[in-house]
Amino acid sequence: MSEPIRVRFAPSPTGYLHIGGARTALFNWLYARATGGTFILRIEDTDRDRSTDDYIQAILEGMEWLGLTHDEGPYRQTDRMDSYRRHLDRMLSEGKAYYCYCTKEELEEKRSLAAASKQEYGYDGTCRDRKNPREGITPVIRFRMPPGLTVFEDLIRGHIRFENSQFDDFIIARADGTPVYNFVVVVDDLDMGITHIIRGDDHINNTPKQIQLYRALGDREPPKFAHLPMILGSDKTRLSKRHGATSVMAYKEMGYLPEALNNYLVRLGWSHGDQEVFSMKEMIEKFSFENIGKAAAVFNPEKLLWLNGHYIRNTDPAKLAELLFPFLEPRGLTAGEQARNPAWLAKAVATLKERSQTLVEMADQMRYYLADEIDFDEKSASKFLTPDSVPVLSLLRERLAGLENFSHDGLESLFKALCEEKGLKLKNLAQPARVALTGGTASPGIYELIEVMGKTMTLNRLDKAITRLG
RNA sequence: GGUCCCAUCGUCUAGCGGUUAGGACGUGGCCCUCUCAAGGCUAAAACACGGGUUCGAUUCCCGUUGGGACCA
Repeated sequence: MSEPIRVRFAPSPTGYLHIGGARTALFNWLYARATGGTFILRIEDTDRDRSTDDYIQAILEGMEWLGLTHDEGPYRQTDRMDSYRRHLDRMLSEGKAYYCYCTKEELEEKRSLAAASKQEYGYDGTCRDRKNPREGITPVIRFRMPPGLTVFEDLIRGHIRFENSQFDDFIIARADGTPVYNFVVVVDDLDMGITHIIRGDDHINNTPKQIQLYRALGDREPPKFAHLPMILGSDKTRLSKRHGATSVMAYKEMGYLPEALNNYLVRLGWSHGDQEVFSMKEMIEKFSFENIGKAAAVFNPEKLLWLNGHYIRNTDPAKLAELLFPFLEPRGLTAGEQARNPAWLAKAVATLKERSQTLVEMADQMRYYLADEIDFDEKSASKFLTPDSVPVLSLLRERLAGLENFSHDGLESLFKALCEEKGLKLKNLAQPARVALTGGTASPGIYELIEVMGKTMTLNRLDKAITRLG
């Protein structure tokens, strides 16, 4: 076959790992895993003012949480200045780049002149063939843009062509010697042997410049490009904080599972027939560029929430219990013995996972299993904890006190028998009991609820409710 | 402003010349039911517009409109 595939994810550490970055990372990762290729992480930290080590840490953390493991790196651009310098020197000596001594003021003047006569402004090539330096000016380095057309075959969009004349001899290194983004990227991709560049389509317009640089620098063909559609907010503008949480780790904190986020993200732009749910393994197996759409996608939090609920329902209770624990702590629910008993916790989780869309929701519901005191929901209490419910609850309390086997089936027969005896409908017994036990009207089935709660707490709660009614 | 990209239900999408335009989220209704969920069934909901090409266009081509991105 052909050469081994090498892809990269190249975030700049000027912020947390966000939704858009995560999807780009995911697609790169999928392609690497699907082809047995190498997934490289590269930190684009040349913007020293805005880049921080904390953000690098945050990005690493986000990717780890999502399970997007890299095979090489993280490389840092700030460690690679020597290579940039070398390539710059070589281009200079080969005449592919040249020093430009035009001052900011001169350029500015030409620009405003052009603007005044409504002309397009592009660098006019004043220094293109300059032989001698100008005194007292530190030059920038410009790329000698060849004439003609730059054409490439995007793996997602097909043929894309640009007229080179629209790009002037753009600057590749500033007067202070620092290389410019488009140059650095190309050197990196070249040095790292990147074969496929999978990135957001906001980079399409950078591509022709990069291809030209690649040709000037490299002795091999430029990589293949695949430009992913953007992710937009609900108002169809670029996704930002205004649209809600955009940081990947914020989703972790809101009780989302990484599988759910990955699944949601992969379906933003990619599809496989009618299938909505994909395990990571399936994504890898089924991934291909042909099935990636071209149109930008709007981020839809509701669908992500649904998927998260789906994954919670389908995750093993013991595993969920483990994931849930950190959410219990800040709620002050981990003091008792039960919270620290994995078997019990798993049982409780099993009763809750059908009705929780996030771990946060689940943790909130755990309150009635774990808290010493429960608060009564005003409406629920006034509807079901009425004076006429006192005899019913008292009777229930009495019977439960005499029951030894607090199992689902045992409880069911007890409730059924009690209803029959008193001519009660089950709901007239279960609802008051539910409010007494949980404080509200929504909970797991009454038998599972009581089974998990256990005898002591159940009787306690009933007592309190009865006392409360006087 | 220039260049590039894009366009199927509100949203994510299937569709790759002939379909009652399919699925999913969300929304409404019904069923199940001790509550809430989950689940099942069901309803409403889309091919931006105008020209071509073709026996036939959602699908191919060209415009228009609209959106987005990059550069200035």
